[in-house]
Amino acid sequence: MKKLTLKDVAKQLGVSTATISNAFNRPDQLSANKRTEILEACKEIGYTGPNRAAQILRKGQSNIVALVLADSLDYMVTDPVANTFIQGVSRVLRENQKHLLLYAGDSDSITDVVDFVDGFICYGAPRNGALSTQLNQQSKPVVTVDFNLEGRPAINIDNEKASYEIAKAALRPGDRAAILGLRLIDSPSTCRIYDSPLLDAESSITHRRLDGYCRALKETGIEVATDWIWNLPENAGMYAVQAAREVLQSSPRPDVILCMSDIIALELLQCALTMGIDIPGELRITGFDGIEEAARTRPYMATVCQSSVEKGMEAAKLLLSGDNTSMSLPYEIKVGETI
Amino acid sequence: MKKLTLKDVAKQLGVSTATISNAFNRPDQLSANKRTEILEACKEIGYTGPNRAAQILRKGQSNIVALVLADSLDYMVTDPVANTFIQGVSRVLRENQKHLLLYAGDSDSITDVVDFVDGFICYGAPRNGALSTQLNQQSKPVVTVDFNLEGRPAINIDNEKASYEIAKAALRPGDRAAILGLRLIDSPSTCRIYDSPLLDAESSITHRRLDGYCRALKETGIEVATDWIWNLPENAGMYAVQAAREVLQSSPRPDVILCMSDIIALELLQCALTMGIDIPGELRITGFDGIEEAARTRPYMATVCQSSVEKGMEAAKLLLSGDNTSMSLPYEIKVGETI
DNA sequence: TAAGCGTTCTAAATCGTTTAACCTTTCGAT
DNA sequence: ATCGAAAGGTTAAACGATTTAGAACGCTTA
Repeated sequence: MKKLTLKDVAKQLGVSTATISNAFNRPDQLSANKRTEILEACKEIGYTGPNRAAQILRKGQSNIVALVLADSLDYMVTDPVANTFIQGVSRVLRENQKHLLLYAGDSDSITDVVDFVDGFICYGAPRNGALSTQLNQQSKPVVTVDFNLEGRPAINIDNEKASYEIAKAALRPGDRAAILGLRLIDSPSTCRIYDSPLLDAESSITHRRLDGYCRALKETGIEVATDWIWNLPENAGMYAVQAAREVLQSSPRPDVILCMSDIIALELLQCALTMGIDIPGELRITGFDGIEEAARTRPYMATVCQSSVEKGMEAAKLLLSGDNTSMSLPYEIKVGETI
Repeated sequence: MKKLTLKDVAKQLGVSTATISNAFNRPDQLSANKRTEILEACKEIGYTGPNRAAQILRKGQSNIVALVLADSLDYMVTDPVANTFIQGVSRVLRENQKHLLLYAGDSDSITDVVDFVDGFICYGAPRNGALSTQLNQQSKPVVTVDFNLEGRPAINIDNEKASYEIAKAALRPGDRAAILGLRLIDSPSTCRIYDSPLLDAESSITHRRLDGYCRALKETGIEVATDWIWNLPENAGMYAVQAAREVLQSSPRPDVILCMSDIIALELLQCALTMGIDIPGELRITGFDGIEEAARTRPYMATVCQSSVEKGMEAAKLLLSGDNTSMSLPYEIKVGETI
């Protein structure tokens, strides 16, 4: 009992295959009568419509959009920021009858999907840098988010400005300051950056955040040596714990710690509170992102709020529109109680 | 500048298309020499391998697996249980070079993907019940998780037994008991179930949990009227809040409240604590799932721990193996401090 | 010498559509 | 009476591969 094909149906109904195809795809190519007649006959005999696999080949369009996440899905799916982003993307895709294929940014190559997907949304710099090149060399549309790809439209907030502003709000002249950063250098575990070469410095948003911090520090007359900058390989609690301990146990302890994500900042806050450090009396902390948890702590986190859902929605809309213009989204500085 | 096709390559190298195809797909069909020779020539001229869209049509295989989530992705991606499940699935798929397509369980139908995906993993009963029927009528492999589909392999824990055990641990003779349930009846918002007809009673795991609770209640000599059973349409905090308020404000207040998920139980705990109710002195609470947050509260939650990652991994393995045998996973009763 | 056999490669059918190009018929306008 | 355009179809060539059946070749064996 094989599945019905368009050809079978055409034979049964005594019309050409083109007519059946048109009935499903191009209503203007045949009379309304004929069309409903055909559609009903199809329902009758159990033909649910053209085979999608064949459509993909023939049309060169699959309605599948690949969401390339920075890292392995293992990790990315759990991160609340990535998570809400996915939510936003999926909502818009859904509305447009598109499908969502999750793709890991540490994959070997995109050759196994590039032939059939309709486009890529690239969230964060892929861990495997070669993917960026591949993405840029192929001809399907690409929208980047939280990182940049030469010539492709990007969705971003102004990370440099936001970082500058939150840092400015936290810093006082004469402070000792430390930075807990993210993906600044290539390293498998948490460590200070010292003189390691910076990673991807032009396209990465965390380098923009670093730029913003540095501008604020300079303006306030504060020097930060690279051994006061920590680097986390991923935005996850386990990496943050180690950095938090190290920075809090160093002496003299900093007066301000600028964190490049709320996940990091929250872990640091937790750690500081258990050590009995008074926040913000003895230590000020800033985060980044504005995840829900950051608003629920006592004292609640000073951070930069950006809407991940919106980012996701805009990214998907941009991809589907075929437009090629980048977009800068708004953000909000939330002063909170930690500075 | 069109993309190279296998035919172009064959012409250029002066061999047949079959040989090129074999070089990529069936090494045993040609000599090793010829093969490496061809592969290198391909690399040289920039042919990266057979077009995937064409392969999908011809082979009837795409390496894409659809993960059908119970609800809209919007919500499912955020739920920590679903989340870690996805993680497990993606890990195994990745290892096997398969791709993950996220599919919403409240979609109209699966006809738009069934032609090209290799199989389905179905996580929880799809909100649109018609999907279950469609999934079962088509011929691609299906693995179900946390619900059952006649004749298809399922991955589950013994929900009835686990619920019985956690309830048994919480209940004392003479207790007044309430239940905060999930998807027991068809209702768009939180409400008591009264005499509403049960939904999907045979295939749903929450009904198994209800069975377990009821057995424990009966054994302990406790009666529970249906107006002491709340139903939440989805496992989300916002629905739980309302149920929590209602049940805590009812008088006389129950001595024990059995919750069908940790999300619900945590919201209830939060609510009870703000009302100044002593846990477990004045009120005992049980959860279900064993999410991380449930271990971090004071007092920490009595619950049934199951590994969602493992569930995901097993589901994916089962699907890929083509095996047809269901599987019962282990769980653990964690007594915690709330009973 | 002819048959047998393993190896390597080729030709052609197939997968299930879409769509540009073409063919009739009808009908009002010239 | 003739033309042109519109309406409503049909034909057949793609789309880019996979795969079966069999041809050609070189070699052994009876």
